[in-house]
Amino acid sequence: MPELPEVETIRRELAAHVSGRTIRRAQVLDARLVQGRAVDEFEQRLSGARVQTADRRGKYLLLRLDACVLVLHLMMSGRVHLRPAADVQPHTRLVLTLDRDPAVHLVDVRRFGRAWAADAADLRDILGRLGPEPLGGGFDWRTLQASFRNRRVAVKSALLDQRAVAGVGNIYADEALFTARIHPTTPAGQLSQAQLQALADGVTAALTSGIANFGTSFSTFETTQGTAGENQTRLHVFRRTGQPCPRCGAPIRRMVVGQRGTHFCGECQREA
DNA sequence: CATTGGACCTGACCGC
DNA sequence: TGCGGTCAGGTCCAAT
Repeated sequence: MPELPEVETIRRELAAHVSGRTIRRAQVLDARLVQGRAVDEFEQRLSGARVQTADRRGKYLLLRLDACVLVLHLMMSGRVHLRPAADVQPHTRLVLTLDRDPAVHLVDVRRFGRAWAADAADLRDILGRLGPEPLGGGFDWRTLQASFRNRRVAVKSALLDQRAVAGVGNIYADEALFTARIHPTTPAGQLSQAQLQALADGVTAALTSGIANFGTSFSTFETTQGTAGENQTRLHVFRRTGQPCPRCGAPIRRMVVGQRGTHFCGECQREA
């Protein structure tokens, strides 16, 4: 599920509901979730801590506590739910019981999600290699140019590299390339300045739309309230194989790039 | 260094 | 109904 717009949607809901609350108890229900320290130490670090704010860096969710930062990465299937502490549903991996309901539940079917109770040094290790925040002002065609220089990989793969720009995943990479009219397998280092500018704009536009529509959900809910996002109705190409391109009407095609399903318009996005 | 392929997990869905 | 294969919004690591 979660790329930058989905994580940002969750962050906003968490900020509204848990800022200023105290974590009475942290229960890890799947030891594989916890990174960097023992499970009991992780739980102890969180228990009793007050939540200051909810932040985000790329696809990482950051709950800033008094003495450390709870870092969550939801990977493919992780979700954050706000519901009563006693209402623990299947596949729940972490429950943060606060000083009043609702509690924070991390639910993750595939168990790829990760969590850290991070100090400042841990935070540098975890976040240190991320590229610029795409909506944070430090991102433009020049940062893409610097990252893509001399790279022969498909631009789709280069966009998914979090060192280039933080937070873009499979949905928004396809959408950004469509908006920029760039074929997904174009070697990253071969893009013209005009193409890099269009791509930077496409990334920004796709992510901004995703946030405005509360994220993209397929078949299953993802906001903390259990409601679906709305962005899936606004997508131009992603998972629209065979349906008409909104720009020219040609059928959207699907191919595999870097082992990821990739959707594009063969007419609007010509091979170089 | 850059790039590729596999691994990590579970569940849904499709065709036979 | 059961079985096998494919697919899924991400990242890391080993091999080349």
